[in-house]
Amino acid sequence: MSTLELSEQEIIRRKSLEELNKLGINAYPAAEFKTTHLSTEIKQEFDPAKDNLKEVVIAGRIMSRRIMGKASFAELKDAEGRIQIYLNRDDMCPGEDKTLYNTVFKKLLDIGDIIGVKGFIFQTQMGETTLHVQEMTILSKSLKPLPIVKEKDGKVYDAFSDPELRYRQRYVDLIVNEGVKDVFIKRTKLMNSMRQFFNERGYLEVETPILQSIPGGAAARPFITHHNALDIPLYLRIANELYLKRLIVGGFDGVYEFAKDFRNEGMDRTHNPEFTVMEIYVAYKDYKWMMDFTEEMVEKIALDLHGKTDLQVGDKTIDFKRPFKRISILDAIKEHTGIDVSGMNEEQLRAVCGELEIEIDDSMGKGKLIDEIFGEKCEGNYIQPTFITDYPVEMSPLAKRHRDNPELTERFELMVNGKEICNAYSELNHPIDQKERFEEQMRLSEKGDDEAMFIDHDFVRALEYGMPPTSGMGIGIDRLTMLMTNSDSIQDVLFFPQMRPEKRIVPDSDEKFTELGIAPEWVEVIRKIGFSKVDALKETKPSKLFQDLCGYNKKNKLGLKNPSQDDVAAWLA
RNA sequence: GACUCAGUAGCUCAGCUGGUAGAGCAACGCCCUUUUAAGGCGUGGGUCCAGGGUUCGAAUCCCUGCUGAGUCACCA
Repeated sequence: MSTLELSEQEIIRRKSLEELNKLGINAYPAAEFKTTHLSTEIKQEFDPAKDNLKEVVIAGRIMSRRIMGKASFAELKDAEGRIQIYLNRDDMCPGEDKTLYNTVFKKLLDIGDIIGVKGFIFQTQMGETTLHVQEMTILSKSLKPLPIVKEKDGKVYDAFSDPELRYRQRYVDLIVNEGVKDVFIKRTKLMNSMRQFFNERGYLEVETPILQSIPGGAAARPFITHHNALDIPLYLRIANELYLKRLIVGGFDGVYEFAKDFRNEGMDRTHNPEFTVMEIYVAYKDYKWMMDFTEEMVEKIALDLHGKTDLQVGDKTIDFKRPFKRISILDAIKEHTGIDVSGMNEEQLRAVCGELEIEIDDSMGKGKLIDEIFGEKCEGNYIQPTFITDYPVEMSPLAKRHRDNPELTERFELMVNGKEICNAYSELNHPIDQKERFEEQMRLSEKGDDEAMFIDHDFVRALEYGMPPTSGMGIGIDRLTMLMTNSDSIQDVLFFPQMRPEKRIVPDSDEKFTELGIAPEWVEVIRKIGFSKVDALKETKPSKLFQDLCGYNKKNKLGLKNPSQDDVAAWLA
């Protein structure tokens, strides 16, 4: 590794690592390091009046250092939080040899290094619970400097805030930015809360195929891949709905799955190409039952995560206390536009869209038009949790027709903060109706609606054997997590949101450069001025390269003997 | 896919109508035994995202590209 490519601080840290080696200290020891406490446990258990906690071992990452001659303070961060440690030269090094403190701690350790310490707990004059170090072990040396984030009275200074760096190097984000970890802990708690809710009721967590030969259950552009042995195309699933319903046909009364789904569509604040959905199907229930069930579940999640139901989300307070408001989509449209669209035909709906200045196109049928009106004029108004019910049949090919109106379906979506987070039906179990609805989707697809669905004949066959009346519900885990953690971007609730890959140029070896006749001392300079590849170098003009090399030599006072212009021309020949 | 904004030291950011790059933190050296955004004195550190153009001269102006963010389009 060429040192010219490393920053000054990285070079210094590599030298410190060598120095540790010379002192016989392995900066990456193999042995288990047994700790007795976590930082939070110490803060809870320590009682200055009792003067307890005399033998404590903790491990963590050095986050700050305040060196004051023969004594120092540092902050260690472990999995649970931060705790201050106090290092005193003569306590750490009782004998003549003060190397461990003077050299190892003060000179060779850095912010970011992981150490283990043993000592006793005390309280400083400032009232800070602190571990007084008697023994110190290096557990891992950090070779790259961490961003330094400081904080006083809740105000954060020099936050590590570049979103690109935060998402690409999430590990750094997690180390230095307080609160990031908590979002992800809440995400897991949310899923555990749901699991518990389902398991208590006897529903079975299952796994269904991610690689599917027909990407069914939703309408979206899939990612496509290829299976070599079978020599067939396969798709990453866009939904798991049809597989879960096959299991209901097979005789399970309640099945659920936390599913990673994949859609090959645009990315924005609420869309990532891979995302997580929880879907649950329960036999002998209808969508009204499912509304009660969903309500109870969402309320429980809020309580499990926050101990209360009213949460601050952005500048709004959202209350997840049941019951949630329920309104049919047609009533919602009436409420927000004053227009009653029930019973209207396609032509009349088009006229309404014109009146409301909603953009539409020829491929849209009745259902889609109603959906557009709702999306444009109503959706954003539902801040508090609201069930929107009874969607038109055209936009719900997997939902059962409404018991009172065959134009509508028994379907609901849960709207919170103006966004859909959940979608549920009384599932269509009439095999002939289902087949016809799929065929209708095909016609829409031929009409140009690229959201229409593929037909899954095996699924229809399963329905032909008979599926009990069933209600199903799907809920977007990422979006629910956003609500429950007050995050305004999906990227903040995914550890590793999708990014364009970094370009990594592998530099050519020294030999490839010296083979051209270039003197070894100039190779690093050539790299530094931007040529890591011999091929790129050969493209450049000798005169420009000559000037750049001499200029760099002079500017950086390298003191190298400049090559002649002829030398440079010979290298590139 | 369209538009807008951004990219300067390890991090956060200044840098005016073009004139050889600045601060704080971090780093390095020295001082300091209960500090906490520790403090004091001193020092080093930059292909100013990349490539072209205009100019005597470009971090700065123009064009192209790369990366990211935002808005829209798309999105059961």
